[in-house]
Amino acid sequence: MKIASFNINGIKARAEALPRWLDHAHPDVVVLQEIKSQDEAFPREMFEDRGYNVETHGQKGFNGVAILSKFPLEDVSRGLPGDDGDDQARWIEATVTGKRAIRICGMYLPNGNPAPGPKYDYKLAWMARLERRARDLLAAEEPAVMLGDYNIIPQAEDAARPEAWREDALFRLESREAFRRVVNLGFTDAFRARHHGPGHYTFWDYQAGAWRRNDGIRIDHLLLTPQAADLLRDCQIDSAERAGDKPSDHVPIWVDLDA
DNA sequence: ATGGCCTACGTAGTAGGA
Repeated sequence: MKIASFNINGIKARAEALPRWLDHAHPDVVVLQEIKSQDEAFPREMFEDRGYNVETHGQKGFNGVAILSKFPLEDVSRGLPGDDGDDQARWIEATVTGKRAIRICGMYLPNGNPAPGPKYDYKLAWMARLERRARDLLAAEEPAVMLGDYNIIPQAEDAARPEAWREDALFRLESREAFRRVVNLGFTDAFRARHHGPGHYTFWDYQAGAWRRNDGIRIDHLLLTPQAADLLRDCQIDSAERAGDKPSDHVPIWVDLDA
């Protein structure tokens, strides 16, 4: 089962690039971030015509997440628990069943800039809620994948120019500590289980020729529970998508699970 | 050459992103 994450930076703007990638990569399950669309305006038919079931959690103008799946999407849940006053559309869950049932948790973690400040406080509070959800997923002792745009650069080797990000909300010590608190509960960073060393990125800024100069950062991640990690066969970043026509500033990242 | 973006909303110029 091929499970992917892709921050598309606007579903309307990606009406050509996203189907092109789907037809090339043939993922079974995709979590999308930054659909920047309300549920009613989401072009479901584009995906249903390709055999995907579609569940969205959108809002007007920005944010918004969705799940596409060739398997039925069961027990769908929208919103990260822990704050009923949070109306930002950043979290969606569902269960898909191939050979095994897999809980899919798709996220668009807050950016948090400028830091410090209220947006950074929101990011850290959101990550505290994420940790609580992560603990519950581990306690279930079932295969689960938390994947999406984490807006976290885990280590210096995950940025081409780490010194440029030192005080940024994506790389500040508190951000990395919060991410490691989640990972260290017992999750596997799927990409780092398969690849070592610097030079692996999932985001390149539109500005300043960042793609041409390979000035990237690795901020899209798939964290696996132990039961999911046991099924891991492969993990890859589809970086070639960044060179296509009208690309997102992020590229897809995926795992292949024996499920 | 030390360069300089993209999207939604809405129809001009902000807000937000990373």
